[in-house]
Amino acid sequence: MRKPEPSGNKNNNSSNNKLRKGLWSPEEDDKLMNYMLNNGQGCWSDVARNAGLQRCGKSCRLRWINYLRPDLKRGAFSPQEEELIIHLHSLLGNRWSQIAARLPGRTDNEIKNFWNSTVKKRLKNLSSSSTTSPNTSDSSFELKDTVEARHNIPRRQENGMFSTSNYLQDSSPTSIQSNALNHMIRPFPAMLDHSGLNNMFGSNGFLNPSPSSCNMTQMGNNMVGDHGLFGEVTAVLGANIGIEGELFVPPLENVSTEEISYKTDQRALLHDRYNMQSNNNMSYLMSNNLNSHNISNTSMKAENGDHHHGVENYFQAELTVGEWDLEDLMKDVSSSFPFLDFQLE
DNA sequence: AATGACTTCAACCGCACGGGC
DNA sequence: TGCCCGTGCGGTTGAAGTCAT
Repeated sequence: MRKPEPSGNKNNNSSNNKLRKGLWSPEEDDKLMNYMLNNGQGCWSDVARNAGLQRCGKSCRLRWINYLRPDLKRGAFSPQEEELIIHLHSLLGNRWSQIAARLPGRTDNEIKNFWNSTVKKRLKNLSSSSTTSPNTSDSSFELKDTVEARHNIPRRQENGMFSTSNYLQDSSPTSIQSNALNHMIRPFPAMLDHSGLNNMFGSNGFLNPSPSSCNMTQMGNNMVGDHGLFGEVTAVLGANIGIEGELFVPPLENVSTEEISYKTDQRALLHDRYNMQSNNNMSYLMSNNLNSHNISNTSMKAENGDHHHGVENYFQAELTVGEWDLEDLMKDVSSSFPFLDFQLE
């Protein structure tokens, strides 16, 4: 958190044009919230100016997206969300915005922080416990009980590759990481026996648990597809992540046709909706209509066509993923992880 | 109670990208 | 074509909170 500017600067518009930095005051929040509710999102620098805020547009955008948005779900991550994050991270890497797009009400910043604090810490604990207890068959080993352990399969990177250093990114690959990975992949001892860690998690492969959709060219020659292990991986992951249909990953959808208004009374509606959802996250995630984003279903209509575009754009931006790699990846995933109900357009 | 270490998370920074001119 | 501007993203920072001693 940044130290707020001295409050004396706050309203001293005429004599001090310096933009404020640091924590937002409740007054600033009110100004931004009121402006956004009444005018919707436009050019952020205009928002900052017109709302009477001595902030840069970027800061306003961040504040709105990460804190003031009415559809934000506050509070701790549910185990289901945690599981989903870990799984998605194993697929997408540090693409926080894309992960966030699949976790309604959560922001990329929130997920990023969660990952960097909670999940990384657990992985570190995991690796340190592994150094003190080299016998991985030790019954005290708790990996099987941790959600991250269930999902830390090698993940594809932007270039379609993965490396061991992705799990603990704060340092170059070390024995710690190797130890952690050793734990993560314990379900596949045969794979290690035959190929070794480096071969399995080499720099030019993506572990695809489905033999049928396995692109051996892409995977490169370090993979061990000929050991019949993909089926085993599928079985293990299937058993741990859940049976088919248990885990639903919200699809990204373009809701550009929706008419949305954020008038105050409707905010309450949104809050109710999201409160309901947070009470039953899993059923929410499993809902076929994760078109809970489809807010038009709540009969919300824009009162002013000029006003709704900003919010609409926001939803559209949040929900739409047009990136070829992600779509390909998700298609790949949907075929490779049949127990995940990916619903891609 | 004091204090130092550790954790959390809001906010900033720099970069990349795309659109408009 | 190149420049400018707005936006979005991911990495990083650092104050506040919490925990351990």
